[in-house]
This record gives sequence, C-alpha cells and structure tokens, in this order.
Amino acid sequence: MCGRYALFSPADVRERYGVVDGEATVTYNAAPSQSLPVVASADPEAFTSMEWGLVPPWADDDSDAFVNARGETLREKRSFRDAYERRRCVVPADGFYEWHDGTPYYFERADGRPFVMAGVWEPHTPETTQTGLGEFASAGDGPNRTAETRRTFAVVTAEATGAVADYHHRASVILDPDEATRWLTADDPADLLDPSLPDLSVRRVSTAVDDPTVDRPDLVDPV
DNA sequence: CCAGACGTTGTT
DNA sequence: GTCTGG
DNA sequence: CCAGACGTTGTT
DNA sequence: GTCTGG
Repeated sequence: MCGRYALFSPADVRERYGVVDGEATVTYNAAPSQSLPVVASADPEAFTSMEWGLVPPWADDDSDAFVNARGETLREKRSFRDAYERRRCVVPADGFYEWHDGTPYYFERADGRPFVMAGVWEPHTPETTQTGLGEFASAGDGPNRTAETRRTFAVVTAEATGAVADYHHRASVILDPDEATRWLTADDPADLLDPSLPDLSVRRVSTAVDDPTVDRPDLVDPV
C-alpha cells in the first residue's frame, strides 16, 4: 500500500473536502506514473493534475521516482524533507486495492464515502536535451527553452491498522476533512503521521485489475 | 577531504 | 532476475 | 501496485 | 542539493 486505487466520486470529494476548482477525471484503476487529480497546499481548494511517482529534488529523471514515502521518517529524509515542509498534498480516492498472495482486494470506507490520502509533491524539470542538430532545433522551440516542469507526488504510508493489517503491514495515511485542511495548511502537522485507519470494508475483486491499463467500473465489484 | 548515496514496497 | 511503463 | 520487456545489425 | 561513509 498504496500502489493502486479508485476515484469515481469526485463530486462527493468536492463537497466533503471543500474543493471548488479544477478538474478530476474518474478512474477505477489509478496506477503509478499516471497523471491523477490531487489537492496541493499551494491551492487547497482545487484539483490539480500530478504524476504519481515523486522525483526527488536531486534526481535527473524518473528512475528515482517514489510511489510512497514513509510517514515515520518523512521529516528527516533528504528525498522528502523539503516536500514535507513546503509541498504537501492530498490524494482523493473512493477506495484502494491490495494484493494478497496474488489476489486483489478492494478496500473502502464502511460508510462508502470517498476520502483523501496524505501526500507530498515535488516539481521536476527534465534535463534540457540538446539535439545539436539545427534541423531539429529549429522545429519550433529555441535551443535553450526550459523544458516543461512536471509535478510529481508520493502517497504517505504508516503502519497498517484494523482490517488492512490482515493483508499488509503498510497502509496509506487517510485524512478526514479537518485533518486534510491541517495537512495542507499547518506548519508541521507531524501528529497526523501516526494515524489509525477509519473503519473499512474489504472484498475480493476480479484479477482484471492486475493490468493497470484496464479501467472500468466493474473492477470494484465483489467476486 | 572526496565519493557516493539519497527510497519504498514486498519477497506467492 | 531486474528494470521500465502504465 | 502489476505487466511486460529485457537486443542487435543495417535499413532506402 | 545535501548528507553519510570511508
């Protein structure tokens, strides 16, 4: 956890978490490297698209991207400290998937409501690549054009509690609306990093979810 | 001092 | 076995 | 998280 | 960029 989730009630997320701007597309199979809606501390009332897989400030490319960041050490680790201090975010979801002995399970809140997971984000500007060939350099952009800056994020994890602990020892940090506001606006909301999960229900789902390119509503149906 | 790491997950 | 791509 | 690739030569 | 290891 957490390496796959679903988000299909963005309107409910808006209502519960006070998100008034931005777009959020529905997905039943959100996977790392995809562009997904998050809410960033810089703009706590809007969905913003970011790529799942935080590229640390010192890294040149995606090969050092991190899907998760451990809450226990988030404040100290070089890869995440700066992001924790200045660039937190929350990641909206209706539920998440967990694999156990090769079988996928879907977890959602017992009350069926969507929630948000604690995250951190980091901007990443790819190395400007020089072709050295005039015929390519003249194809629209100046030779010293700054490459497009991407925004990348990681989901914060903690020790699993409750039903999830029977399946995995790690789980995403889930925040209720008040906690989400604090995560996005407080100076040092370290107390939120030692959470207990809300009541969750779990059900076995189809192995169709294994393939991260498959996206359809019945992925969350019980089997 | 410089070199090299810098991180997470699970390991049916 | 390990890395990349989604 | 899982799935799928993982490579070379010369090439009109 | 910054920290750790040697």
